[in-house]
Amino acid sequence: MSGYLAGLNPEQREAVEAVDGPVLVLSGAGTGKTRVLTTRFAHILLTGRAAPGEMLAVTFTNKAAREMRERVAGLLGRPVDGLWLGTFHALGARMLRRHAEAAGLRRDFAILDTDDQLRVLKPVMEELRLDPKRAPPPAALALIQRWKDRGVAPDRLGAAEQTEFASGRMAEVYARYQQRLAALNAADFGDLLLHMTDILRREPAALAAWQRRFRYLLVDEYQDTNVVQYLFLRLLAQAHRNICCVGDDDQSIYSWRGAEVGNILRFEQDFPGARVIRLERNYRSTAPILAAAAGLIAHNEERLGKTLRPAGKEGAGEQVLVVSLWDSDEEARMVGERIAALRAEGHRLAEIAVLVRAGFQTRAFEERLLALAIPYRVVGGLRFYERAEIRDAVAYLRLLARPADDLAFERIVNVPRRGIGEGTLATLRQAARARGEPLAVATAAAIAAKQIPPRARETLGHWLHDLDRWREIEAREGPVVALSAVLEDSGYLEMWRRDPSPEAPGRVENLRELGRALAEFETLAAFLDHVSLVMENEAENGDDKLSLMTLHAAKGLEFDTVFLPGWEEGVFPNQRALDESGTKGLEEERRLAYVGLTRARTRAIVSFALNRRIYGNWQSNAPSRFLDELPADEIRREGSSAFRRAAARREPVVFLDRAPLTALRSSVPERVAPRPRPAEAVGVGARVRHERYGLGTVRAAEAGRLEIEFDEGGRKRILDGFVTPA
DNA sequence: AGGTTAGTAATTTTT
DNA sequence: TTACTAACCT
Repeated sequence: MSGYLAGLNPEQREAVEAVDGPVLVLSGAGTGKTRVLTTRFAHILLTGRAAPGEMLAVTFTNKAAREMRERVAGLLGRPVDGLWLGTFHALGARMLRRHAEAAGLRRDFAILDTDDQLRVLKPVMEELRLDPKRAPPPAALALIQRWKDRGVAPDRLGAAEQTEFASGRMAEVYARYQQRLAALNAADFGDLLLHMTDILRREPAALAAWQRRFRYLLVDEYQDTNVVQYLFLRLLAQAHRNICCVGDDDQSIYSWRGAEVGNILRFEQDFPGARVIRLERNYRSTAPILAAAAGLIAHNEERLGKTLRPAGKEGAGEQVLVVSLWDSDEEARMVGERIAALRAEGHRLAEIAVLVRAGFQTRAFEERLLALAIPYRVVGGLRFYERAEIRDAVAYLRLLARPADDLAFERIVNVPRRGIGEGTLATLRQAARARGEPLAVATAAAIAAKQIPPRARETLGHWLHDLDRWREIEAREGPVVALSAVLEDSGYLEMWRRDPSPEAPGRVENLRELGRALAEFETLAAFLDHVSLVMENEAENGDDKLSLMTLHAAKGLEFDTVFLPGWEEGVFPNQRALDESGTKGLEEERRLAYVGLTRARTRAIVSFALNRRIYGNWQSNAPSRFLDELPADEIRREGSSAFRRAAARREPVVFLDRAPLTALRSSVPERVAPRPRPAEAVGVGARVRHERYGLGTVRAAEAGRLEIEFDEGGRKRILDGFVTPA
């Protein structure tokens, strides 16, 4: 048999060779999922079942797509051309460009990021006279995105979708937002698949053509698919049914982004006769870590069921360490010291990670690491293309490529400062709207007609002239030369060079990096798509640095040593997740804990602090219930001396014996009471208590936001997680 | 137009 | 605590 199948275990091999018909591969953490995926891909090509262009392979991240592409090329011994391999969004965009007219767009439609989306949505909501305080545009955008995730276009908004939010006018907001997007020849991320799925549903010819093309479908991280993605896949698969989905229901942690665990749970019903293959041999972690993770996740009800087993020698490895700390400062110190000790023993920092529930928790660790001179990197902050300077530069390029791109125009018309204020801009918008022309055209007209102040007339006149000149440069000498001309002549680069802030030099460097990235592309249009859909974070340099990141950001990664701090009720599981989503929320939090533990190869150090400083004030928390769910045999407990002293004053030393850690709950004065309260319980008229404002009556409630009239006077808008029933 | 200050709210974020 | 905004002054 072919060499590429040789190193696979029986289940992996089964997953590779089960080529025809629907297949669900349940692959636990560290069970060789990527290997199976890529080998299967290569297997289909090598056995001549399909040509490269006849397979559709979908991932969620560009990183995963790139890895798959490289490894398939490795297996085949040559780079493969013509693959339809990429993220849902990139593939959706690629397909949609061929059907743009059917979606009411032109082929060169722009793909919008969040900034642009808000730039479109805000005026829509203003026009409808919606109070941005009561109905914040970002919240409205989130609602629209959830609809899009579920495949609900404005014309499919049923009565069931009614929401109190924005005085019940969200349907109108959504419809107008979509109209504006069409008018701007733009699609947001959600549209890429929404439009494409709509087209596949509406146009049998298009559907048949795509079905004929894609003979085999391969889907990564299936547990994270949302409804549109599911519909998209099902439409494409329904003719030949050669669909293979790989995923792990225990690692579904993105429900708040529209992911439906239900998709993977329902697979066998959706695709009758499906084969389900479980990959349970774990090649990553030691036996105690796996046993701890397995014991924890076993507390979830909603799962297909699967138990990780160590692939190698049984029983080897250290227990998971659970450390009790008195407060969050002490926790940061403990983590810092242990990292320093590991480093002194010769462990590489790049093999150590600190994984937290929420971004704000990283700060305490950063301070300690700085003090200890331990190099670290916070993973998952702003992505490269989200940086202001990159967005600005890209907006210039967009305006060169598409003179009618009003969103780009608005972003940079006054960057660097050209003395164009809200007043002038309002005049221009109005002129553009009245004439039905793009802002750039309307601006030229407004200058000629002297509708704007002399000063603005002059600078804008020059600017428009410059834009034309840059376009000529682009046509003559290519995008790279044009970009440097733009950045120099517009004064944009000079603006950052003169900026005294410490991050300014980095921004200049980022712009240089943008130039290097641009050089890789033939056309500006190709580059612009790349920027919106594919552009990566700064190249991860090979420096030996500790990683600091959220649990979400850690999915898919692995480290020798993993620190898991902040296992406290309210923090992890996160209170808001519990309040908003009840048991489902708790189960997702538990999956997050499972993801965290399974990142560790040889060492996992879980910790909790009884007192934590959050937003400047101290709060006492009970140890996380997840601690009690770790099988006692697989963990070893330790307490700091400060903890021991403090705990001893209240109760016998709890942490040394096997009493549940949560026994501490009764021993700690709980300033913040646990809130096992379903969100619906707080309705209009309910009496509630707020930590700061005291008692009050709920006057309005929508989407988890309450408007409360407090007895002490004043109406305030409060998130429902911040009040308790009175 | 643009900078300054006071008030307010506070997960997770693959594209 | 910080970060963001909206109102307010120059």
